[in-house]
Amino acid sequence: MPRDGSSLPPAKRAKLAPPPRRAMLLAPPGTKRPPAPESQRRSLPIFQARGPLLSQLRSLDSAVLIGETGSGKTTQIPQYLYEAGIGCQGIIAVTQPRRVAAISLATRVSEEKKTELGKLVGYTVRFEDLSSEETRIKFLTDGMLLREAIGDPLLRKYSVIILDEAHERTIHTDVLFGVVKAALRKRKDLGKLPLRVIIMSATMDVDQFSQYFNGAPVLYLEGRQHPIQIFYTKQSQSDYLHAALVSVFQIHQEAPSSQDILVFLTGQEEIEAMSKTCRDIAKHLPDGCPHMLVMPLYASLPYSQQLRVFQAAPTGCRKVILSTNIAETSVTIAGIKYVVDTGMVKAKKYSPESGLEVLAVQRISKAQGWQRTGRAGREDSGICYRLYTEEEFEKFDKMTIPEIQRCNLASVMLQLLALRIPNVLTFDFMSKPAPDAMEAAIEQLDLLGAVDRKENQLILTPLGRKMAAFPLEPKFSKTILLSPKYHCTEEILTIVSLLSVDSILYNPPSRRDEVQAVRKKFISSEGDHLTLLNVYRAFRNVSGNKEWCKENFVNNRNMMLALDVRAQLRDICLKLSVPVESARSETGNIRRCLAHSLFMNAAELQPDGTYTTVDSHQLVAIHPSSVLFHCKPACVTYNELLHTNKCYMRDLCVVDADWLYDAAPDYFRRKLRAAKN
DNA sequence: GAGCACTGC
Repeated sequence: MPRDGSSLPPAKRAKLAPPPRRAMLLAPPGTKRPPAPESQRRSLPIFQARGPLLSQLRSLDSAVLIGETGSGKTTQIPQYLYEAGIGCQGIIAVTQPRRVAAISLATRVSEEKKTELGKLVGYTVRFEDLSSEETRIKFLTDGMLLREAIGDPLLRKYSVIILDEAHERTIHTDVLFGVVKAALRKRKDLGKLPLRVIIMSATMDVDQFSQYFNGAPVLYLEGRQHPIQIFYTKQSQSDYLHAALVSVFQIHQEAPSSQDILVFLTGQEEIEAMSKTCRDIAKHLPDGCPHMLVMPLYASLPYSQQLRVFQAAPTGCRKVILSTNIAETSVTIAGIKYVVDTGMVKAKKYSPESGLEVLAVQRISKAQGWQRTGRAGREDSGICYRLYTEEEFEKFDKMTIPEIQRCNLASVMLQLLALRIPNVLTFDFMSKPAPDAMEAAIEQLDLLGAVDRKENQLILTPLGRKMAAFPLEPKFSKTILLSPKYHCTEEILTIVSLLSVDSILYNPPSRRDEVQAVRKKFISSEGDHLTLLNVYRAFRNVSGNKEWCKENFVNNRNMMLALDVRAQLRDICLKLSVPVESARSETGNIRRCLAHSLFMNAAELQPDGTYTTVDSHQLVAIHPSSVLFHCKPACVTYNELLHTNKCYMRDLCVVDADWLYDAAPDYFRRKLRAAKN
């Protein structure tokens, strides 16, 4: 990917910028939300609609509510319902795709109600439950409500369920659509406390929601909106990075320095390279040009550096924020006047032929384009440069493909089975996943011993039911549940926790030699799983702190998260009466146990020194980040395959071929037969 | 001898 750009003087580059073409868009207003007393609540645009809205909602059991961010719908509707006594026999639930949103909304609404957070108004997210018997308005993550549904598919404690940010189509929200729809019908049939469902969305593409909920009426809310000018390029851009650079410096030379720029790029590496180029160019700008403060923004950036984007730049200095799609939804930055949209995003793609997931740079959808554009007009009118032509934009997909159609469904299928859905393959999804993908997931659950077929019906085995209790991929729940047999539950809990957060190993490329020297003491010849275990044990032995993490190139943030996860998994073990023992130095037992969950991810060394997978005889290689990179064990298991230049195995464990066979004799007998034919 | 976007239970 070409990313030069420092060689030409910016003045010349600016002339390359495409002549703009105009279009108009109405955008949502700002995010500044000071604690609002009653008068401020009344000044929200939604207040005008309160009466008609309530009289409609009173008579409906489901409704779709469309309103831009900033219309106040998420904070006000639950209060209106509560104040009007709608749904007063139960709890009003409001789901959010993100934890921070659930927490901050609950905080805000409890302030508006002048009550202590966790009383009348509360929230429930993973690791944190600030709700009580008194709670009547509860904000939760969509994943959390789904988890509650496993315990009670009718969601009986809720009288109203509001699924907010429905347009984002997270996998959890998509499953909830079906769960909530079924609960609504069943509660009606059984004559129980009626359930009301409200779908809230920002897009205008509402037919799908309305149709799915049996023609639920659609209510529209106005927002406070600022106009945004949109400029498309005149010609198609083959090099979006170059085009972005040109646009940034053109804006920089023309616009007042108080107006900040937000650029959407695809990933960490690209953003870091572009940051450097921008800083280099900015050093050599002519006199009289404002200063430029270039700030990268992506999720793996340490929080302290992420926070910098919220600080105002000094007078005479412009902020240029180079961001991934984290700034589309998760992070909202005040004061952005210009958005530069490359039209590209890095996202997971599922290729049905190979059945594999690939992370690739690709075109955004129209909906994503509008979302990015909207980031320019949150407080005042704004300007958006789209680095593609209007004709190209017209060819973008209308919506981003819902997550549920793009990923492995093993966890989803296990959850649906735990919800006692009669036939999971015909579950009433709003957007059905490919039948192949669903069957592959069932096949995986079958291999793990989680499902059984009874009179042509799929049901969970007792093992499968226990597996569903863990917030994990099924293969990892299985290892935990099997670990008592090998007396290594403590160790398996640690390994699974470390694997279910982003890497705890910090590898700054510029300090590679130092990293290698320090890491030596943790390395296990048995593979990456046991190496991770060694790091964790060392951390615990010295009652690890931030300092220790820094010295040992361990990511403190991720380590802390892993500790939370571990505590949660341990709790679940205790509730399920799983005995928690330590294998101490018996690492062979740990690897045997891991083999029971990773047997379908096994590879064998070939006579020519390459590896092929046992499952599909695909050529694979050991990823250079593995501690086994320079080794050639005869047989390994791996956590995942990573498709880049080659097909790499990541997170490897040395195993005996016999152990694999013991873990799934039927599976390997089938493989053997297939090989013979 | 390579390189992981973003969430969430």
